[in-house]
Amino acid sequence: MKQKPTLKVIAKELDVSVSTVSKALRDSKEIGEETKKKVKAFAKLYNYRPNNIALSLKNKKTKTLGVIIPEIVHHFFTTVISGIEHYANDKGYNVIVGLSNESFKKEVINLEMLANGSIDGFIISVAKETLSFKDFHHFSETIDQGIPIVMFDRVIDDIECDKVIVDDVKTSEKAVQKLIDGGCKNIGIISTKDYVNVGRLRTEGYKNTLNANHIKIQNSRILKIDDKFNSDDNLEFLEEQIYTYFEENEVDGLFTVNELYAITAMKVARQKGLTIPDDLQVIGFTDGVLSRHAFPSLTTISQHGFEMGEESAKLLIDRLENPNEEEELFKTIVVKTDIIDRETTKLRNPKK
Amino acid sequence: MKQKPTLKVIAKELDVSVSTVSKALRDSKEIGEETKKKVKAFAKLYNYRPNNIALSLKNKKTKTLGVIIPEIVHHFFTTVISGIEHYANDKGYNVIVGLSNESFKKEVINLEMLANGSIDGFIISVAKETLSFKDFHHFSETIDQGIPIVMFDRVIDDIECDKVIVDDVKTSEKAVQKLIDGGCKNIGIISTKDYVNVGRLRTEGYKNTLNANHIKIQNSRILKIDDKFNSDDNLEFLEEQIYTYFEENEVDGLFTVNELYAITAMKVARQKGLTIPDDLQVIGFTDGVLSRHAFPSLTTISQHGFEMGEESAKLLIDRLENPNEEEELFKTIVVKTDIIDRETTKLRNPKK
DNA sequence: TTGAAAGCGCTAACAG
DNA sequence: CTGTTAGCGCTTTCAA
Repeated sequence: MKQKPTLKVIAKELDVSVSTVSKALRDSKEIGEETKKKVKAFAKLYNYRPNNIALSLKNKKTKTLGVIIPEIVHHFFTTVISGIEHYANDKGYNVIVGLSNESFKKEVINLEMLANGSIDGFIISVAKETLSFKDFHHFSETIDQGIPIVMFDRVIDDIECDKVIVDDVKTSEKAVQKLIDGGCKNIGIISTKDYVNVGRLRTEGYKNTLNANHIKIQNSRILKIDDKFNSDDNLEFLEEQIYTYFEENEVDGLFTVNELYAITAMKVARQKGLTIPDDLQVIGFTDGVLSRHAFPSLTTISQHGFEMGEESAKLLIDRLENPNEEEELFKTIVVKTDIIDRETTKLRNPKK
Repeated sequence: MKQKPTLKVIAKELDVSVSTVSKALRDSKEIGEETKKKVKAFAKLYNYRPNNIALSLKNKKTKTLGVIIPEIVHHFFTTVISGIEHYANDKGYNVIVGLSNESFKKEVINLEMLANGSIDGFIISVAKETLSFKDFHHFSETIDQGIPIVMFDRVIDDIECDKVIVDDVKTSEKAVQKLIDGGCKNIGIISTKDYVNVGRLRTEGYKNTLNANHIKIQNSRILKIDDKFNSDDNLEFLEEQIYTYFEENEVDGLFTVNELYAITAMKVARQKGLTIPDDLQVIGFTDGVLSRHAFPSLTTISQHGFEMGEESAKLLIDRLENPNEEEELFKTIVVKTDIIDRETTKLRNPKK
């Protein structure tokens, strides 16, 4: 077992001082060519690499970002992580991932664990439980300690920090309008409880569009799914709620707040004998693997998670590397969305 | 902005020495009750938390694990990460994630970036490119430096380290046998090129079972998908290869090495007018979201990724915390698999 | 051109 | 019971 060499051993080996070695390796002009060459050769031979931890301690920065997300077995979040990694690695940063599992407590623990010097800044999408508790002290305290936070997707209006979002309202308006234009008369929405900001905003877009088209809003057509926190058997629970919804509503167009709700609704609808898209057209927010491979394939809204990740990392790293500049001027970046047209909105016999 | 307090400032504030503070906080019996109380109160008030980096430097361990995987937008890998996080957090470890994107070079860079003190050990699933190059020097060098590695799923026989795998051969045998028992006469397999060990082993299982059942192996029925590395438009390329396969083969049972191949094959088969499962039964290795929500839902083999993650983390942490014990006795843990019965193997009119 | 010394934040052996 | 000192690996004045 070959121990990693340190400056100290190189110095001793070459019979020079530690600081000489350090300077030689950083090509300081204080050091003579001869010595430089000698030191560098030796370092290469023994494959010297400076110890990151020592550097971190010295420089008071770790060159690593902490990413805290609710879940990782989730297409959207993984694309975001990819984007973060991509940008961060490019800039020489590492990323530590922490999972909150939608739990407030785990979110706090993760934050505290990493805020003790392990990372330079956070990229966070807030846990549902935190949103419902409305307890955000851990975020403000972290920021207060001088550790910057970037929030994406599930953000908190009251916390002053950089944010990366999509225009949930406008995007939903586009989607619902598309259903109307496709000939749907009775359009429903499957959303989340209102404390999840994206759910609330998407529902708002839905209502706006109905209003704009002079269609009366029927509250029974707005289903707000009640998620259990930290529970794995949400799926059946979800199906039940949607089943009941279809019992009580006759819709020919459905907008959902994520692809899972859409896919599940399609399954339930099929059980009830509806044909998609002829009897029921569907659009889901958030493009993932499910949508592309579903049958029929699902029309969705792409949030461009990879880009959101890149933008988040960029915001954070910019702030870390230019601490004085633009202080207190927090940015909110709105990433554009696209409707990805697939089969669930492709009528074989267009009504118009 | 409240700066994080250090031992030093607490010491100065309370007019005692740094080591007194340090000891008081760790409840050393060397320190008088009075002082302890005073120090602790002060520390709580100012929300003192020891600096992780300083501790890491001192202790020569970081309490963080480096996980390097080919891809993160991938159900199996994310379940594994969940499992790793779960076990690691429980033991007070953090997790840094690095992505190789199936690229040899990125894998090496990631390894080197983290091996300079940032992490205590690695959990790795090897990139396809690395497997095809057969260049494993980065792994052996890392191990040589005293940094333990645990490999999972895509492991390398020649590297001596702890491993977590499933019994690919036996499991595939079970799956193919199930197809035979279900009445399939012409069974094909869609696998990967042989340098991907799991692909090779699963193909081996396929062949074994045909042999055991005295069915002649037809090479044309063995499709070995040619993945492009680092390419996002693999999907079309995949469809093409499968399309050609179906042109040249008439199969009524199909075993695939992952769920994407299965789903894609189902799509192509449908285009060719085949009904599933009546004309074609399908089983895919690796259970993910796609399988559950596909139509018809796909019978798969669950590798229990979460468990694999937990086991990997356990192996690694055990080795880190008991460095002398059981030295050089590397373990290979075989995680059990299950066939998850769904619709693609459920004949409406069983042939037998 | 090189080296000694201090310091990043913390712990621990040793002295007082 | 408390403080001094040294050291983890590195950089960076400042002095030689």
